[in-house]
Amino acid sequence: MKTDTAQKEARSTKRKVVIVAMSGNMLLDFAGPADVFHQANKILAHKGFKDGYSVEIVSPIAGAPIHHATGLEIYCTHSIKDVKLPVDLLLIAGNDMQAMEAGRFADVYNWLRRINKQKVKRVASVCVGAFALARAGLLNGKKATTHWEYSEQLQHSFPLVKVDANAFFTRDGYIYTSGGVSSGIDLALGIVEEDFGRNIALLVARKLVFYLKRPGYQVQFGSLLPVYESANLAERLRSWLLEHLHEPLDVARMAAEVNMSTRNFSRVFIKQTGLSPAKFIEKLRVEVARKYLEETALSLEAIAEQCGLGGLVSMRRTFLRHLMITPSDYRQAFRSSLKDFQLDEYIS
DNA sequence: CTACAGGTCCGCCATC
DNA sequence: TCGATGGCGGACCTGT
Repeated sequence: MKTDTAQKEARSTKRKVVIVAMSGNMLLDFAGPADVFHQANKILAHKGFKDGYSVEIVSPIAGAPIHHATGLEIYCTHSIKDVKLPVDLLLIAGNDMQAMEAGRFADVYNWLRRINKQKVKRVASVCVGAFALARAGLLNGKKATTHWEYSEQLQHSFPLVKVDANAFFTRDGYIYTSGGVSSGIDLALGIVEEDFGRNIALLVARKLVFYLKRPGYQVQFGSLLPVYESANLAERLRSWLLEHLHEPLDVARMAAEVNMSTRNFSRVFIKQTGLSPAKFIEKLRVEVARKYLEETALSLEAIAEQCGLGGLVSMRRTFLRHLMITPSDYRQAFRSSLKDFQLDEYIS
């Protein structure tokens, strides 16, 4: 009796993740995020966390298998009808746009439409799953990401308000949408980061071997984000900032760019983003430098120069302050995880 | 580690 | 009267 209660309590601390696997064209669509949460559980347990995720993959139709072109048939033990609320994260993994356009998932749309929104903390989609959310009316007024070409015809049947095709994933309020299949992993890592912090998310990313977590919402505005929902000034300045990142960017210059006084620019900017202009620029510089470190072989000095992070010493200090890791260690981490991948997955 | 210079942030008050 | 905006000055922060 006692142990039962204890077990129940242990269970109740888990964050319930329900993944709707709408089709099996790409297993990664639902398997990717599921693996992220499972790996997160292992790491969290190892680190002494008592909570984590309970993950349930459900099918749209009870008893119907999900087919994969390689001949794999996947049977989910539960379907959407069995989902018990509340749910911490409801993730719609869709990848068969033809079937969606042919109206094959009406049951899912209806179910989504009727679901008690008060009892779902976060709703997410991978790939064209965003269109399921749109069809169910969950994206009204929201910004969304999907890699699918958003034709006029689609706009009629799947009313998304604003598609951001440049981001791996986008968050707008409690709605999270991601681009192509692998972005589902980015999204899941973003959720883990949101729940348990960046370090845990990075550990999960490394556990998934070579996959180093990419900055989420907006490719280069990276993790500047809870922030991002109403950041109009930051939006307006986005491309200008990225073009001039290697130059001195003081408040007066940014204010002049949008024809505002420095005082007012600063005040409005903080109100919209939660960050002062200087702090925002610094974070942006770090995000862009991270990308260079991950994706190029440029010298640290050249990266520091390009990103306006002063010199090597200055960049090192800034990295330590933001990421608690030096630029060279950061690059090393990326390289060594590639090495681990080859050793673990191929040689053994 | 310290001193210094320059930049940033923010409260306060005036103006629109 | 109220909210948005702008100027000023001082405390604080950061890089050299």
